[in-house]
Amino acid sequence: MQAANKLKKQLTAAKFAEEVLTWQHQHGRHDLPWQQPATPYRVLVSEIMLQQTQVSTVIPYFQRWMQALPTLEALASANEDEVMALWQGLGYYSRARNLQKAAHYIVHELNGKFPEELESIQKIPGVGRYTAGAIRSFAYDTYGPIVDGNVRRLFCRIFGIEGPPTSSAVNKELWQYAETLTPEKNNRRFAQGLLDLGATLCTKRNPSCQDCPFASSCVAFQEQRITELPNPKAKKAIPTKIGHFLWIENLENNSLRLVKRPSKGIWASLWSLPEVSEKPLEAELKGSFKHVFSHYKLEAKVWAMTSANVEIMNHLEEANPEYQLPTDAVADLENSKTLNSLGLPTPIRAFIETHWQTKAE
DNA sequence: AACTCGGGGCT
DNA sequence: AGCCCAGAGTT
Repeated sequence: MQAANKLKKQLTAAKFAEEVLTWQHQHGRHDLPWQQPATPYRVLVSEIMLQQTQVSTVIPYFQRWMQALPTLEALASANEDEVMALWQGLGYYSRARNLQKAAHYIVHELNGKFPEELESIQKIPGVGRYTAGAIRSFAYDTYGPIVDGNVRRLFCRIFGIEGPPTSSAVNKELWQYAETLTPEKNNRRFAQGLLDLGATLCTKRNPSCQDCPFASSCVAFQEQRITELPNPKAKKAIPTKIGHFLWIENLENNSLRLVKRPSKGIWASLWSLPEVSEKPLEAELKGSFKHVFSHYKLEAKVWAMTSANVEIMNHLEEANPEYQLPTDAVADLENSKTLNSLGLPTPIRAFIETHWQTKAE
């Protein structure tokens, strides 16, 4: 293939793997929490958490998760609110829901037997091509090609791959390189080496090319095009949306109304202040906040509802029938334990904590 | 191929 | 303020 031909001019696949393995042994990361022990469950949880999330952010979440849900069976039988609470603050909450789906799938449909083949691993909910390869490599130490942001940057520079870095053409070429270069042995260390090279040496800015084992053959380094490879992404403007949330206090028992959001869409399956499509008629502004998502900015207004709560909630249910409004959808904020047992979006939680403190004084 | 999913860290 | 991060699922 094209990848193999380009490769031959520079270095063979065997030589490439040998360099990665040697470098990883001497300079790679060996103390990440999910490396010891690298069981399939621990690798699965860590890889899902690490999707689009930095290592330093994941570590405390991973530790807390393993403390609470140490096995696949524990996750499968856990309460969804507990799962979402453990995930709260990590973002991309469908990952948490998929992770529990994955546990259900393996425990109940695969008889608790974690799959071992690349194709069967990729059938796990939330597991794509990258994560399947990572599980093969890290959990079983078997052949499992990986292409993530680190590998993309590393390969685009070493082999001088041009084009939009996430386009299908570049993506296809990157996976061809990965399949060609991945060895049949020492896959755990090889995969870790690729990630470590990208994360600690071949960084986005100011890469340490003087310490790189591939400096002599790296297209980007030899041609001094480090800042041009991979090609920068085309940036797109993101829209701003207005959101309306309700602040409904029950003064009799000092509680605040929360609702569980739908299982699809933004903040799926998390608890939140009730959201409505338009500003309520009789309400005064309790406060506002802004929040930035990947694909839009949210300008949120929180409206205080002071009376006729029953009517308001009936109206809310009619307007948003997809919202669950069970009788337990009330958090008594005199007891912060109740709040901490539920998963709430970060800005919603921050707003509640701020305004509840103010009131208590 | 484009869009939808968060939130934090870093410059 | 902008960009990136051990991506996957949906349309």
